Parts: sequence; C-alpha cells; structure tokens
Amino acid sequence: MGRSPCCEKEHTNKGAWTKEEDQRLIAYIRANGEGCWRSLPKAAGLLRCGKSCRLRWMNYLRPDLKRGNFTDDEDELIIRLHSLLGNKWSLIAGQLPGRTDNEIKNYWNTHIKRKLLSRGMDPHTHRPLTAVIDAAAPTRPAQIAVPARAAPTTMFALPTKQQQPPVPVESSDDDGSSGATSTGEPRCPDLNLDLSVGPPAADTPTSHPVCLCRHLGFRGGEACSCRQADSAGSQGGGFRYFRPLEEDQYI
DNA sequence: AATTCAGCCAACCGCCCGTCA
DNA sequence: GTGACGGGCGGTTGGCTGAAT
Repeated sequence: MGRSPCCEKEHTNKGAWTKEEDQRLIAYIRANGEGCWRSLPKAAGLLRCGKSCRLRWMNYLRPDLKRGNFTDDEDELIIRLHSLLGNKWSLIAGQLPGRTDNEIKNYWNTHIKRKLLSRGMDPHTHRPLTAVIDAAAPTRPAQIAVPARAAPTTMFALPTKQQQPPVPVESSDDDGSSGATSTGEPRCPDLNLDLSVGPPAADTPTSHPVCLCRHLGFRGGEACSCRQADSAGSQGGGFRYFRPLEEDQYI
C-alpha cells in the first residue's frame, strides 16, 4: 500500500557518523531523553534518518555500553542462548549487560560460528555435524542438554501459566531455530536458563528478574505483568521462576 | 613497496508489530 | 474496525584495516 518513507532520503546523510554528529545526538538525548526518533534529527539539527539516529545511539553512543572483547564466559553464554533462542539477537543481548544485539550478531557471524565448526558442531542446530547430516528427515529441533552448572545469577521469568499466550507455530523452518516444534508444542515448555556471566552489574539487583515477555512474543500488556511486579517490589508478583533442570534433562 | 585478500564491524534496509486516532 | 505511524528487529551490505603474497 506504500508507506511514507521514514525520512526524506535526499536530505539525509548516510554512512559513517562524524564526531560532530555524535556530539549533537548525545547532547540532544542528554537534554531531552530518548524517544520520538522520527522528529529527533530535526530537533537535534542532524541531517540523519531517525532510524539511523536510534541505531547510532543504541549500538554505539549509549553510556552503558561495554566495549572490548568478549570473554570466554560471554562466548559460552551466547552459544547456549543461541541454541535455545536461535537468531533472536535482541533477546540474547538482553542477557549480556552492555552488549548490543548488533554487536552479538556480528560476533556470532565472525567468531562463534567458526568456533562451533571447529568443535564439529553445526552453528544452526548446535548438533554434531554428522548428526545434522543424519537428521535430514524432519525431527524435533536439537535437544540441548543444559549442564547443571553454577547457580544462576540471572534468571528468566515468564508469565504464570494462566497468563501465557499460545506459542505461535512456525510451519516452515529449515534451520531448527524456531520457537515451536512441528507438532505445535512449545519448544521450551519448561524453560530454565541457567545463565550467568560473572558478577552482576552494580546496578543490576541479583534478585530482580529479567522480563523476556516482550522478546518472547508476549507483547500484549495482559500477557505480561512485569510492571505490576516491578511496582510490587519485585517479590514475584507476576513472575514464576522455573526450577533448574535435572542433569541430562532436555529441553 | 604494491597489490590482493579476508575479516571485522558500523550502518542500512525492509519487514513486522503495537499503538493510537 | 481500520489504516497510518513509530519503534524495533534480523538480515545484509559496504568500507576499513591488517595480513598475506
């Protein structure tokens, strides 16, 4: 039907950002906060698309970003999250404080894929490469053994069972990264992600659950009571924590 | 020293979804 | 109920840089 473009392309800069543009964007967001990206460029005096401003801020300028190499722990966490979630980079990034989805996506494509291949693992299915060949016939997505390891410092919280919306069934998925099986059953019916990377950030209370409702597709406010839980003092108001899986238990 | 190649990563593009009038 | 808008996401591209020849 033809949507209007998000900006007037002929009047916007493209390509690498200059220091001056960065400074303008930072100054504007410091003064006015995030939001209304479409009107931000004009208000900030930038000849940029609003989306471009948002991307620059989110991926590069945000003050809470962690720069530098990924640690081995982060590597392993990304691998485990990817085995469970597939290419849900924003969701994975949500479990790595200071990392962005774009950064993780790039890191996956450049480093971790190779790392998995060198281990003889298929980066899409997280199964041994020989098993991938054997598994040409349609099967359940890879069964991922979740090692019983260190106690979690980051926990996933999901809505209580009554609140859970139906998990959508993706009918065509050839890389096994979908969120549901071919039979329509949830891929992670009783998901526990025993995931942690080092000590929690100073501003991240260890007892505060990370809400993934939105990332998991629970976008309706009725499906997620996190706000209420937050305001109730994070004492588990709308959350239900998932117990750890037994060793050798599969998802 | 010059050229080619490969890897990395910032940025763009197109699509999807939630919100609101 | 419907369509436009804005924000967000994942996939892809293109330019830069360092290594190899």
